[in-house]
Amino acid sequence: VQRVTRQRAEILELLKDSTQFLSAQQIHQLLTEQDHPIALATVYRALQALTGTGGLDVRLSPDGEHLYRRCARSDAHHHLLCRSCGTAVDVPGLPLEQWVDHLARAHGFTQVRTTVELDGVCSSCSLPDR
Amino acid sequence: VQRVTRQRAEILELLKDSTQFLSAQQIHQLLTEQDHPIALATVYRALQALTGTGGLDVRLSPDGEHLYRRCARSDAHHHLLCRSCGTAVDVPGLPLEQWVDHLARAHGFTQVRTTVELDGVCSSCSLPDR
DNA sequence: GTCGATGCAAACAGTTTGCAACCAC
DNA sequence: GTGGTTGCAAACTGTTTGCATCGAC
Repeated sequence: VQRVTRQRAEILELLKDSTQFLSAQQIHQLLTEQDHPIALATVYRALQALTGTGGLDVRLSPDGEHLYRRCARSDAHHHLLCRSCGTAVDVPGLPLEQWVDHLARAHGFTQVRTTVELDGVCSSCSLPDR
Repeated sequence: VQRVTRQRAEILELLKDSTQFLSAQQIHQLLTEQDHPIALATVYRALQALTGTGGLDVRLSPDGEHLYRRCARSDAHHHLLCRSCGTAVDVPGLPLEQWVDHLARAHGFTQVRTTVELDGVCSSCSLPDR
């Protein structure tokens, strides 16, 4: 039975307002700066707990850091994210699934899971900056 | 100008014979066991250098470890790998690319890169073991 | 009051780096 | 001989854990 503590509420609150994926360390730093003191270990433990039960998505940064984002959607979907500003857009993965099914069958694989990482430059970031 | 040293040759040799992705630490351990002494730091440095220039693929394990595999193919393709034995199968990604293009355009993204992770259970691993 | 959650510090795992010795070209 | 490469040890980063204290229910 999980408890709702000040710290967990603040983590969720912070993640709710973000379109980006954040690392445990970033979350810790942001909360601390906003006068919401929390121990780094608590952030790690909370993220772990919340990833299991409640709507948190995890992904890995290119150098192996775990990044978290609030994402309640439970159906198959993926993210398209901007290399420049980090904004993440949810995209449905339907045609993808057909392709995966086909592949899996062709190679005799079962219980196939799909993880797609799409990153590019979003329209606002690709504008000439002035 | 990169040099061909005993250590680098042995790393490539080891990777050539593997269908699986291996971590730096695994490579170090395997080489050491086979009486091919090498420093762990050298493995890391070599993998970094070889990923840049020559045919090495990198991917991240679920807990953020870097895994390497020899993979000369330079055209767009992805891997379908077995959760049980770790065997990786190369698969072409053509229909995928169309879907990605479509998405990118719809959301105003440019220069989109695609990373797909497909994992399941391969036919030999899904047989009842006896 | 109970049991999960927190804080702190110490411990870990994976990876990187400074530097002198080394060796491929 | 020159400059990239190695080995070793020390440093770093991200993450986990033990334990006493705290607080949500």
